Amino acid sequence: MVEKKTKRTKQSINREELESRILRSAEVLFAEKGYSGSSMEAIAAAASISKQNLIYYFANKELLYKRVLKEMLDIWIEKLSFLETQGDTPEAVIRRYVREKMALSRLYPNGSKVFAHEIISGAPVLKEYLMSHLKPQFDRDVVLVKSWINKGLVDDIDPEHLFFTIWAATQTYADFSVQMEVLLGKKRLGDADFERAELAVTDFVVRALGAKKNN
Amino acid sequence: MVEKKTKRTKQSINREELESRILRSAEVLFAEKGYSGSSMEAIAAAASISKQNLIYYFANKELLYKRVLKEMLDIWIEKLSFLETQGDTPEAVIRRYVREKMALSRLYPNGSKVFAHEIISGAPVLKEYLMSHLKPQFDRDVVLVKSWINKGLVDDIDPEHLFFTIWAATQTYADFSVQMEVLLGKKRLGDADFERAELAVTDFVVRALGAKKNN
DNA sequence: TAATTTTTATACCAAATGGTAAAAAACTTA
DNA sequence: TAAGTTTTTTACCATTTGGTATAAAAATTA
Repeated sequence: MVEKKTKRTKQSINREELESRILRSAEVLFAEKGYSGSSMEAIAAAASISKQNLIYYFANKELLYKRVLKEMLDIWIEKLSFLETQGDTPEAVIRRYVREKMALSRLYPNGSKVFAHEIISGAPVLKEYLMSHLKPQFDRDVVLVKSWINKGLVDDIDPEHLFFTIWAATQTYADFSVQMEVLLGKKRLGDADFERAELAVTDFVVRALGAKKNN
Repeated sequence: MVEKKTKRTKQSINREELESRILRSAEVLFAEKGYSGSSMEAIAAAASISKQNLIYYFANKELLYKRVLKEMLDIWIEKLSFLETQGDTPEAVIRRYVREKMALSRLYPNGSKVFAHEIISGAPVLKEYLMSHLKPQFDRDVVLVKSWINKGLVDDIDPEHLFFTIWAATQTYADFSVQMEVLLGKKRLGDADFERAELAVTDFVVRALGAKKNN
């Protein structure tokens, strides 16, 4: 029981492959039906395996749910901690921030929806994680915006609520996509819609900031 | 079987009272646990009646769910069809619109959450309603904003995405309140928070519009 | 007061669900 | 190829859940 190094055998490759297939299937179902509305059997069927085999990979539903959430959050934490990019103008930083956040809505609509369901439900699973991981980053980012204000680089806006607005305005393109499809009279939001959305939201935010063009 | 007019007897009064107590209880549970996560027994318990008695008032769960949704939407449709208030400056109209929408988040957080769950889940119940009721109003409001743009009253922004942003930025104070509580380090969002939020969001939008002060 | 209607409680049930137990099958490695 | 390990399948089960059937109790009306 020493050299148990995880060799990339045929099995372990399949395992990884199957695991992520399960996670993606679960993500879709949790997004559409919520936690309670997604049965293990349905998730298994979506991944084309038996329920018992699913349980072999993920011992119980809660574990599976937490994995789906954690996967999504890890991506977010990674992608959204770049407000610290020093040296750029506030406008450049904000534009990049909005672009990144919008890309997450486009690339991970299901993960975004699972996250939304979770938060709306009171974040029973994620509350701790938000406190320990998101809040520190949030506080830092707020300080940065405040420093912009103090230096006169942007107008005297409300930093906390600026972030709430940015998050909401970008997140909505994942969560409420169905509503938009109905209102825009489209079957699906396409790349063009997301580009227009990104442009619109970015401009709103930049204009709201009153960011000075000359750094 | 003729004079079956609904007299306001002691019973019918109780009936109304109990019905709305049930609806409020259901709303809370649907908001927190989603449709599948809310059992009829739990809803009954929350309303302090027996499950069988609940079923006497609402024959099945889907009906109850639809009633909760419809209640919320009727309020929205009513409150959010005032972009037509002619004669006011765009800024005044927008400020009032944002204020009203924000008030809905403050006054009906649970209904808002149930609505959000429903939309995120693909609006299986509400899709038709959105098409028949929300889209016409949306189209009218977009036309109004476009007329503002043509008259040079506001900058050349993207009307559709303007509304998406306003809705998202206001709705988020109901749906994602838990996240904000964590980030702001508060147990509960209070009136003061909502006032600050309303101010911030209104200003963002007005500044984004570039609304001319002089009509 | 008697008849009728409305409300509440008791008993019950079929289907679905999360999960266990155990063994067969497939794969890896010595 | 044989032993050991990992993966998959089959069988099963206790609990929960939405809902039915039925009748007792309470209120209203004739």
